[in-house]
Amino acid sequence: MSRAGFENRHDAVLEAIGREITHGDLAPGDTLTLEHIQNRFGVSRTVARETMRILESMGLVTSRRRVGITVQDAAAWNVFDPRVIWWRLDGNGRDTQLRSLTELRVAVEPLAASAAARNASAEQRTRVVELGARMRGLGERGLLADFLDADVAFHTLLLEASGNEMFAALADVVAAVLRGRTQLGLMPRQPVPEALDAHENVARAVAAGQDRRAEDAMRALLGEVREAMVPPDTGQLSLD
Amino acid sequence: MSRAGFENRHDAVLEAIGREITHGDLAPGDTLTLEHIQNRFGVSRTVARETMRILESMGLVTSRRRVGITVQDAAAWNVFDPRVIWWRLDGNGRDTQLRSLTELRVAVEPLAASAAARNASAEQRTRVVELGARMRGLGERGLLADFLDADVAFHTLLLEASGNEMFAALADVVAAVLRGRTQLGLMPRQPVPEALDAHENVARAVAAGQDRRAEDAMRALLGEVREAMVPPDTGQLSLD
DNA sequence: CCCGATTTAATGGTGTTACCTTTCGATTCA
DNA sequence: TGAATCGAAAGGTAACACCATTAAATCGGG
Repeated sequence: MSRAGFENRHDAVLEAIGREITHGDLAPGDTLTLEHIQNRFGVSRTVARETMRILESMGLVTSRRRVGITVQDAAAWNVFDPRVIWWRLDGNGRDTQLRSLTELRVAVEPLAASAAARNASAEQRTRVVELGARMRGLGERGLLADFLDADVAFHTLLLEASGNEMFAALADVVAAVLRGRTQLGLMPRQPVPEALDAHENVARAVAAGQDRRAEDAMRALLGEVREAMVPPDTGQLSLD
Repeated sequence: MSRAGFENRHDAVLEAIGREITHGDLAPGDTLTLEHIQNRFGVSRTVARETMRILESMGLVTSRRRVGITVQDAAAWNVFDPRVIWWRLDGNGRDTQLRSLTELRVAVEPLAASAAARNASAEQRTRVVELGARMRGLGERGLLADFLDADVAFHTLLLEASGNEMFAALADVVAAVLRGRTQLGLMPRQPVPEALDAHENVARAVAAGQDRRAEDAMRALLGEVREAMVPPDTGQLSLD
């Protein structure tokens, strides 16, 4: 019955302050006190303290005696912490976060595809081909919502099949980027044929265990993102 | 005066339990209770609770009423959390962690070099060339300790100069891999000339702002890690 | 009278204890 | 088999002593 995701008091406070810091509403050097937080959110000192400890462990604040809780500079943040990523993705940090994540995708996904070609299970190999075909079908029929789901599943599968748990840990984030990009209208209304081909190329290479080809195909799929990332003016960038 | 790093009670408990989980001494599904922790470490309930909150925020445990604190499966861990990485790097997880990180380096560093060629400041450009030259001097004279320091500085600089804060956040980890690898005797006693050339190639490309060349040079520098990662038998892999 | 050094006092996190509430697995009983 | 009950353990509140830190106040020497 509680508001989505805010199971306990901590989450509410954490969410609020985490957002404020990552969105820049609280600037580095600003200080809070536990009492401040208690009053503002109507929570006990215990809750305030435990929340601060979590924020501290994410690198968003430091806590010192007599001085209070100090907001840290962005350089100290655990920028790979999923919550930090989410917060930055829907606040002021969105722009740099999207750029960073896209660049990270360009770095990681080709290697993940390569690793998947070596390490994927039999089921994963058949599934990746299925998903490639499914994307073609949905894409050609213009069923964008379903197409997006398949796209997310495709990239998630490869990251997980890579056998590298650090790659796999990026799956949720990549999904968020794909979805967020569509929401923002950065995608063409109908997937371009090249994108469909590219996905099927990757799928075939992975299924066949050809790691080098899978890597190259994924790199082709991600396209010339270097140029695409600078000007978001043309509606034709299809860098999934 | 306190023992390195264990400033407060939390850190001691966190360190101990975090290690036990990431090292596999505590298996997924195992449960603890706060009382258990209080007794074992002689700390108050508050400290036990706050420590658990941090572990929970790292995905290492979940806490449920009536059931206690349950150790999570590795799939739920925040594998990018620096502390999780450190712990895995000096325990049972070392092997998979080193492989994962090396694969991550191969993915990220070429793109970081490319980005650095585009975004580095004037000072950073001159410094990267200096470091390349310094590595040659030290390498040829066989001053391994200093060479390693310069090597770490070189890779750190590029990651930071990339302008991508997620790349920059990996600097400490890359440094740990470089140092750890040397400690483990995985490096040749004298840097091979190819490695020295490779570093200077990267440095020159970055300094000249040639992103494509910097990317390729870094990829060459990292070498054919795919093969090198499988058998650690030959002492000749120089994949920095 | 001014400035640096030393003492003092206020502040706010650290750590502890005690207590009540809520949840939910397990036991019991129909 | 299923429903009512019990109780273990976390969730949450409150009040405390403690102590590191900082800033103000005081003091002393030039």
